[in-house]
Amino acid sequence: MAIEERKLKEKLQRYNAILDAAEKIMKASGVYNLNMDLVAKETELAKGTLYLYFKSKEEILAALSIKSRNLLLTHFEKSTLNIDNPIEQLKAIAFASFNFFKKYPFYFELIAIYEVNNKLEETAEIQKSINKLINFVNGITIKAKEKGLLNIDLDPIQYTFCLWGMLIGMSQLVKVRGAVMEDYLGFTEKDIINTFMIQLEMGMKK
Amino acid sequence: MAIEERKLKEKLQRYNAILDAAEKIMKASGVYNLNMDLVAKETELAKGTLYLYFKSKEEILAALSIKSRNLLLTHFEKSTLNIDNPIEQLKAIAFASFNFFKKYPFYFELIAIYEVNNKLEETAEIQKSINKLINFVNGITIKAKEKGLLNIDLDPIQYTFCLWGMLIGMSQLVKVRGAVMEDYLGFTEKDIINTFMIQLEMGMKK
Amino acid sequence: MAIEERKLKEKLQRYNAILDAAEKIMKASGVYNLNMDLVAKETELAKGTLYLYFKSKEEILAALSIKSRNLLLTHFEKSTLNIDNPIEQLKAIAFASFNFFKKYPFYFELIAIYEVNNKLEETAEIQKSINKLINFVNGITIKAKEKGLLNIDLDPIQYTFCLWGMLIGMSQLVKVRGAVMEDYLGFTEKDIINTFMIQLEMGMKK
Amino acid sequence: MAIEERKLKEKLQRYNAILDAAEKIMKASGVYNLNMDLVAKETELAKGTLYLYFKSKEEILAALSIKSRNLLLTHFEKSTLNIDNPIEQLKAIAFASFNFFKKYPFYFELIAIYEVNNKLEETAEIQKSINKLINFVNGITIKAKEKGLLNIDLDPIQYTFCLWGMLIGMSQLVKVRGAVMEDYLGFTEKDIINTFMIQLEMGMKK
DNA sequence: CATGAATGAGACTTCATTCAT
DNA sequence: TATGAATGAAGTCTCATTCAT
Repeated sequence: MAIEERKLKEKLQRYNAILDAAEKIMKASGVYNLNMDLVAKETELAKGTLYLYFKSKEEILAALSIKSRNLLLTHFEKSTLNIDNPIEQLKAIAFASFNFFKKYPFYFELIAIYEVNNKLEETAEIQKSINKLINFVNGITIKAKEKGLLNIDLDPIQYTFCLWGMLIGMSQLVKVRGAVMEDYLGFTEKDIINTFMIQLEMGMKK
Repeated sequence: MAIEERKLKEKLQRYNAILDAAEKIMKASGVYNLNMDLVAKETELAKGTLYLYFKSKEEILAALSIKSRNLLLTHFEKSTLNIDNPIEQLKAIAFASFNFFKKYPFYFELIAIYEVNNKLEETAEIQKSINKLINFVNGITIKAKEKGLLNIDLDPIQYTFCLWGMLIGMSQLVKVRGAVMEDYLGFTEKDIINTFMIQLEMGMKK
Repeated sequence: MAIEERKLKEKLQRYNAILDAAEKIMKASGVYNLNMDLVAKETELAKGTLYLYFKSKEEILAALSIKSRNLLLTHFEKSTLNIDNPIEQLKAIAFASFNFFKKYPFYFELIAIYEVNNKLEETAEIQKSINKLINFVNGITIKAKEKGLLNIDLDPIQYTFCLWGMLIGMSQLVKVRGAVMEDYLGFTEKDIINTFMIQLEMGMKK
Repeated sequence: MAIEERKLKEKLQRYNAILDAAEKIMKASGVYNLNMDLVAKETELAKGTLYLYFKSKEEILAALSIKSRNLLLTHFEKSTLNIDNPIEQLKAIAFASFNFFKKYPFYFELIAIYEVNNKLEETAEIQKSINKLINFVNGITIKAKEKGLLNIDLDPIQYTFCLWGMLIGMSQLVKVRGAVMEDYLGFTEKDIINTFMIQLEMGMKK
């Protein structure tokens, strides 16, 4: 079955090549400027071939969005690795978010787009990737609760969602209004993130 | 000058008719599906006529977005009217946001779109409407600080922006994930808003 | 009848104001960018009013074109005033053309457009203004012939037309290719005009 | 590779079909009335398909303009083939121009449009086609100079440009004023061309 | 006479998707 | 599987001219 294996491998390579191309294009010209002609040119595949690997343009977006979330998850994991205190872990996650979104604005867009634009259909797979993120964070929140470190009035799963919502919101704020804040209001991205972190810590602690 | 007056009035009516039509269309098929043909059909005006009132499609969006922000501002104002304590006022504003966005999801989208999509140009007028909102909230935050009610580590203007970011983020969360939460996780929008409010209050207080 | 007189005068003033406005606009943004909205704004008249003075946009163009030709005619007249020899007069006319077109590129365009674009209808009045020019030149050509100064094989009226054709062609050449000639070929507008004049003189003399 | 070959051939055929259609349309309704809807209808292709072959409407115009110039060049070449004397060759070229422009008034328009309308961008390829024409003529002018047949005061390259300018101007004249001359002035196109040729010969000879 | 709001036919271009080979 | 030519609906915007007041 070596032949089949090789074929499978080749298929996977193509699949990834398409994703890479789409990513490269979007990084260069923005998420909204992706189009299938560009992907075809970049991959040196025929346009029709793209549709053998992805049912639609939207599916490419979805795949990249999932990839982004998985990447974010690994960042979350790394950031909490050497920390014991769940509260500190949650704070580390918040920091990791901001760093991630600052470092990879493009991945942020791909994650946020599904939190915003309800024109895009959320498939089961996207849901799954979201859930993985939420579950990871929620595991920590639950631990915090169990250890009595979390404000007693906060329900873990609900708080986890709050955290996610706040992080997305704050990241957008920094992204869209960051320049204005620095230019006209005299404080930096770091400052506002710091301010947010203070209120976050105060808000979650017992 | 009765004639001139009447003409002016008629012009304003047309202007509003166009906005109303655009609003109706977007409510029905989403903010991203607005197009000038539809507006023309809905208003029963010629396409060219639309361009006498708005220089571009984007200008229609901008006008509605400003309208939305102004409306939100009046909700903020009303919600704080009979409250003395600035902290309670800030909480009232948070509640007002959620209510507003629940009641007018469409207006929320029109506000949020400029906080998200950096393809849309922000004109001076849009900026102004944003500033009006921010300034209103900031006035209260400052008062809270002056009265020693705000956490001493929080800078008022920075905290105001944080609040705005969190509110937008939480509103999106509720909007996009509300159904999932209710269907699969066993808590309601109200619950999560409540959870958020708890952490908010704890986070901002001294 | 003082009232009627004044009204007539006012009408003429409006008529000229429209032409002036059109001229100003075209000078600023090119012959092809004239549009009635711009003219209305510049004259501070209503768009409908323009149509009381000119049947169409094309008629404005025609009027200005006639004006241009009349102006060119006066330049021809002046240039020949103090010259006796008809041959020298014809040369003076050629020089006057180049100078005029260099000084008023806009008027040149308005004249040339009717020599080129057969989409534009030539009214009787335009014809008349052309004829005035041709006749003026032709008068000189005839004199040259009578005095035995013109090449015997050249028919005056035919030669006059040739002259007109060559002058328009050479002016266009200088206008369109002038920059290229100076930048890449090492000779100036003056040079090529000079070369043309040499061949012109040799070609017409006995 | 027969398949690839055939495909290439078909592509070329489509390309030419589009050009032919554009040509037909322009012949019928004028150069300025070309539009993509008409081309689509005439070729029985979808509008989008046209854009697979030409990036824009202007590119169709450019392609036809180049084609016209190349065709004119072959006429120049043929017309000089059996002539030794460079002066006679230049005269032959002038005649060839008039014949060509009489025979293909449409091609003339496509050439002249770039000599007149500075709204159209001249691409490198258009420049090249112009240069080919100029160079061909200039080669002969130089030869004439070398053989001492050209008026000693005329610089070859400058004279070549003059010739081009005069020919375009005269062709326009004949085209636009031809009818008038025949109807009211009692001489024919041939007559005036003849007159021009006389002055041309006299003007260039030593 | 004057107004200026309204018209609506165009015009160009883009792009996700299909399908015959 | 792979190709890539073809599709055609969709979309934004312009502007000369008209006409009711």
